[in-house]
Amino acid sequence: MTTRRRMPRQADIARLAGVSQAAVSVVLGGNRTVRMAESTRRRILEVAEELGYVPHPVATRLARSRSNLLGLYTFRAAFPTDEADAYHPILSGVEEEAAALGQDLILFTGTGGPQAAQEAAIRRTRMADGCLFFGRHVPEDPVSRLVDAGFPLVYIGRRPELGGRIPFVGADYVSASAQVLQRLLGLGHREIRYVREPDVAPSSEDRQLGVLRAAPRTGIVRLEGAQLPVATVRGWLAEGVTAVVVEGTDTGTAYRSVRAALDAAGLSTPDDLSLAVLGGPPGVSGFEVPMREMGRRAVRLLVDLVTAAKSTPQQLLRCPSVAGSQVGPPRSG
Amino acid sequence: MTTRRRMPRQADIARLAGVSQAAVSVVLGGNRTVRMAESTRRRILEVAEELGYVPHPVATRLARSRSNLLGLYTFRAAFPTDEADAYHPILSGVEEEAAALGQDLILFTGTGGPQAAQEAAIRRTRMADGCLFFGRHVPEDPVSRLVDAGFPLVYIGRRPELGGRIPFVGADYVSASAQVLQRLLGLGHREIRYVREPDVAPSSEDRQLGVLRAAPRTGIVRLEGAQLPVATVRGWLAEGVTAVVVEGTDTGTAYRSVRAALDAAGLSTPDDLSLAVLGGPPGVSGFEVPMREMGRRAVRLLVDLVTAAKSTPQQLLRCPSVAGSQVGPPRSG
DNA sequence: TCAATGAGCTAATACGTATTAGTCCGGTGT
DNA sequence: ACACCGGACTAATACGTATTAGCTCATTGA
Repeated sequence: MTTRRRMPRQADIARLAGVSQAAVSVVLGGNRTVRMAESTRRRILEVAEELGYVPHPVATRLARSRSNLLGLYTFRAAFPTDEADAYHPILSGVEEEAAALGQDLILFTGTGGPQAAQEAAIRRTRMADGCLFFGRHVPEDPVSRLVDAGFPLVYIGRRPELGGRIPFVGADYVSASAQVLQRLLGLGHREIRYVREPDVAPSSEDRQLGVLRAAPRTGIVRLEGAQLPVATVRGWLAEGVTAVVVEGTDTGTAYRSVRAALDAAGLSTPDDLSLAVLGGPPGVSGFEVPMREMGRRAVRLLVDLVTAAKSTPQQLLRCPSVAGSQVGPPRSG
Repeated sequence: MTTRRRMPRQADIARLAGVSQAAVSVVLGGNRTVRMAESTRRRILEVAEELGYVPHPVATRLARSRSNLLGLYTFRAAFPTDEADAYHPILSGVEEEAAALGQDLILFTGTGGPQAAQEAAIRRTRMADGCLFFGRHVPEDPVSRLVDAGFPLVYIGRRPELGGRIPFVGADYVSASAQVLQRLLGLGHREIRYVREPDVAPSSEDRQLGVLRAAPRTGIVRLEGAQLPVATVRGWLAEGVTAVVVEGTDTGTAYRSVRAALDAAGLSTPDDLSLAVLGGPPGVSGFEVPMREMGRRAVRLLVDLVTAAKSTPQQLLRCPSVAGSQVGPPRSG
């Protein structure tokens, strides 16, 4: 094996070209404010080429306080074992936009592990110029530390925590949900139920808010566990319910459990009941979450923050509505 | 917005604790070779805690020449738009093992782009302690530069290029393929065909080698385009062929085209013909490529290289064989 | 002839941490 | 009284690059 040679540095070039290290830095760094004779510039470039010089990214980063490295903190595996990964499109968008903006990505590992490992990973975050966060929770303590220190970070998903100081790119679930309900009302539905997941997260609250804003009389059904009892579905029919709206999440549990219960009750959509999902799989009636676009926008926002340190912006993206085939006029309508 | 405060550094702690920066480094770095009074140590730790000190990873890296950062160079998007990603298990294994070994990952973007962008990304590779490469091609020039400089890198997949100087973790396609053919011979098959993809890559050659080693009389069929003519399949029957072996790749094109042709010819497996895939989707007769394990092993090897700079090791992993249901005794056997 | 100018370059320093070779000091042994 | 030792710490330097202030020298203008 070839002996492990040291990579050449600017000082090596300087020696061979008979100039100072600073001169090398100026020329190779493309610094136009310092004037250099064309001959010197060429000599330096030649020697650099000859030695196969490549700037040491870490040193550059230390000197410049900029590395074109964005962190990615996922609170779980970025490449989960489970093939079907609902968040994949977000990451795909992140990667795409990062490439377009000339940024590389640091994937912090251990973000899905025990508390201590998570916090350690959050600290390492500072290795990058800024960091994308990505998950339902906000570990307030370490994150507020970062925010306080002015470290650029962007959450994917709306984050009201820390007094609204967290920059984020989220989806406008309120409007999108309201729109779905308006459509149902427009079709003549009056007795409607909204089935939501049991846990509390901004995204859940936003949907419910939108639902009630458009149709205040909607009955809220909170799922307990992964199963929806068939009795509940039968009850709906008895109460004259004609449409059901379901919270869509990454796992899609709510949607699946409702579908299962409907099937078990022998009901078909949209004939017996209209069914809409708030942020569901593509093609299903309701609306889609613009995941890919969220990823892209988050990267753009983060780069903005890194370069300009603007005041904390918080963006909500429109969710395109999906007609689908599971929504129709009410039965007795 | 909070004004952007500077993060505290060791010098700040030193001032407040009335010691030198070196003392702070010693205590916080857990350096046990330099003795420190217990009282001093505690004072430093207290001040550090109070200021919320977090070591600056870039500076640490520069000083230590070690950052616990591994590069990941994919020659394509790491999060491809296409949901069905055959390489996903490899990346999953990489992430898992990296987490276990306390390594973060740098995803170099633009690796799927134009030549120039690719080479630039290869250069940036040096930002990490070492780098995983991952793809069918080897851009010899930039890669040999890295190898020559002693930069630790590991390819995923066997790489005979550069005079065998590239460390890699591959799969032992030769043995696995031979084993599949032996099984067929054992069942009584004598007239066998091997359908391979048109391009040349070590992984293709290895399979063919294994096939011919076990059953030298096997006929080689090289796919042209994505379709296998039904006539070819009919021809096999006429020639007394009883088993077909297909090269399995990430895209699975060969397998699908053979299946399509068999279906079109109205043939069923294994009644009319036995069908084995060399590295196919899970459950199909033939063998599986231990993708996840390859990812894990590659990380381990890379970390070994980073820490010890051993001589270039090249590992081949066993491919577990899969019985499946598409292989049986020959029809007239 | 001398100050002013500007081109072309370098010395010095910063970035934040790790490490090595000491220094200083009080105690011990003779 | 002096060498010696070990404990506790620090000064200095390295890591590799970027930046800024300032130096030198030749040319220009009066």
